[in-house]
Amino acid sequence: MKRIPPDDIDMLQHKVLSFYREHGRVYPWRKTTDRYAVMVSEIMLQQTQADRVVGKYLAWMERYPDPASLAASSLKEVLCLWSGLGYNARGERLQRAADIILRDFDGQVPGDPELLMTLPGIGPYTSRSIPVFADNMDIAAVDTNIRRILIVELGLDESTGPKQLMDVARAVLPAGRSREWHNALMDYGALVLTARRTGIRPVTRQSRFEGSRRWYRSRILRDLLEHDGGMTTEEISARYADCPYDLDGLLDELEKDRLIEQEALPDDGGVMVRVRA
DNA sequence: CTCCCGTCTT
DNA sequence: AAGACGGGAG
Repeated sequence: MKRIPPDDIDMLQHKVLSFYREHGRVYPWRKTTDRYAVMVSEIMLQQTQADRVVGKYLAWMERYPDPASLAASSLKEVLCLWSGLGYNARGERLQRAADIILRDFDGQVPGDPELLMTLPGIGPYTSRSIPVFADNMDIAAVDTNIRRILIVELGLDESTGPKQLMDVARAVLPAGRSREWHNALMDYGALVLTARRTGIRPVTRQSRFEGSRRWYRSRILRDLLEHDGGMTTEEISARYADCPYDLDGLLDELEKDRLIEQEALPDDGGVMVRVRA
């Protein structure tokens, strides 16, 4: 791995932490050390601008203050509260995670990244960011912001892989200040070294939304959330006659994502589609 | 148009 | 390794 000169580390730490003291953003999830609350915020923040999460997060924590209340809820209500955040499967996975936490972890969100990784919706980044922000654990978590900062400030190649980035991130982490450091990096990346300003492209990108598959998916799901009894595939087909994609295949995908269920009606009455019970 | 405190599936 | 996945702000 590439060696980082100690002076460069000092410089970076000072620059980022100074900026944070001066211009750091204030968010509700930064005021708590409750692991469940941090988990909720981290899942919501995946691929989602922080400012757009605030209201949803507050409403969510009001309705689901702990894993037990979340696990006991209907999926429909979960998705209604999630609506507007995007990537609806995240909401379903979060509820499924709450279920597992209740069953296997005595209702307490685990603090070990290895255990967190086993929960649905929690991957390499989030499994580390939760202990970082909730427990101030001295480990590195690399998201798109932090990746960009390391590349720009330390002169790394843009093709640097996730493993090497982790090594570098660990090398520049100020011991004992993990939470502050990661918050500072987030803000420095979001407010100073933006993607636009640096020209560093994120690892993952997405295609145009309007008229896309996921655009129709989201509209269908929203319709189903409004129709308590569900809708038949007939009704859906009629409503989305303009959809260029195969609606049945689209519904199958929604079902695979555990968001909806399809039931064949008796006497060849078609297929009823509804939000999964 | 790009991108956002990524994860899951194939 | 590549593609799918929401929705809105900049």
